[in-house]
Amino acid sequence: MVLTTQRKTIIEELKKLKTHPTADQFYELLRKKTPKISVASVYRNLEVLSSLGMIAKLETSGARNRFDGDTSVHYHLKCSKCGGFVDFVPEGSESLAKSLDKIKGLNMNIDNFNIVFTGLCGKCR
Amino acid sequence: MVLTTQRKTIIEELKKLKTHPTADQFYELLRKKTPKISVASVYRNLEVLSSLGMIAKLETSGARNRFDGDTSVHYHLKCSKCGGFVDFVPEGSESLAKSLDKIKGLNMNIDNFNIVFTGLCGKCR
DNA sequence: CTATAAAATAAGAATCATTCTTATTTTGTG
DNA sequence: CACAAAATAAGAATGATTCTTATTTTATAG
Repeated sequence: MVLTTQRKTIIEELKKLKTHPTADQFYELLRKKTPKISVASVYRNLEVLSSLGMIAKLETSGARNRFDGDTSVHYHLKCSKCGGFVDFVPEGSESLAKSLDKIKGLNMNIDNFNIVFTGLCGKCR
Repeated sequence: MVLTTQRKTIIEELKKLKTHPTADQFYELLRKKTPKISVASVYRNLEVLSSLGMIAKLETSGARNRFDGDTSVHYHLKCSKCGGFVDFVPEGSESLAKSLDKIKGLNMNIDNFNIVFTGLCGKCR
């Protein structure tokens, strides 16, 4: 994997965002800054970079993958009203984090986990 | 919502499965038994039935929704090798269940949660 | 600093899943 | 049975993602 200028840009721009864009949303954003970028490159590079753990892929949105520059463990809330997808730290999540650590410790074969809560986001509440 | 013969068949056939098919996989399976069924009806009815809680929709499975006749709370494992998607009870999950109950109790606005582990399934291990 | 091979990219065509449209059929109810 | 509402079949339309191919960029050896 070559860390090309384009790939650096992708990582950089994704890390600036607090949202979790789908590949095509991110493409629309990127092309404003680098108009020559092709949609295929965005899809390809988001896959490449996430498979190497350099960005996070959220396989949790129903129909479409979303990408996140924040690779630390955190949870997401999918709003049942507006469909938005936001970072989310639920009340009481300390024990959840512990449980997940424990499970990871006990199970040799678990690489990762993905949790999405569904409910009302701040705006819709 | 009218519980038509077709919808009864859909629920019945889905409950027979231990897999968690995507809508189109399930359509392929169904049409073997009821060849006249249309793909749009399968998509529509899986949505209708899951929105009423009669079947489960797994919105955590990667790019595509999967459907599950088992509506009880349980977790899933996505195999990082073969891509399979199976029911999964991780070691140490008692504390996870408690944490999730606690979070649900504390947070008025959470309707649901969806957890998918990634790792090796039994066959690939 | 070239030459070369490998990797990455742009452009847009192709594919594939999902949704939409419309005419027809089924269902529930008087 | 007659009617209205709901559901369905069929396939067209849409929209996201992947594929193909020619070109460009990158890394490396000489």
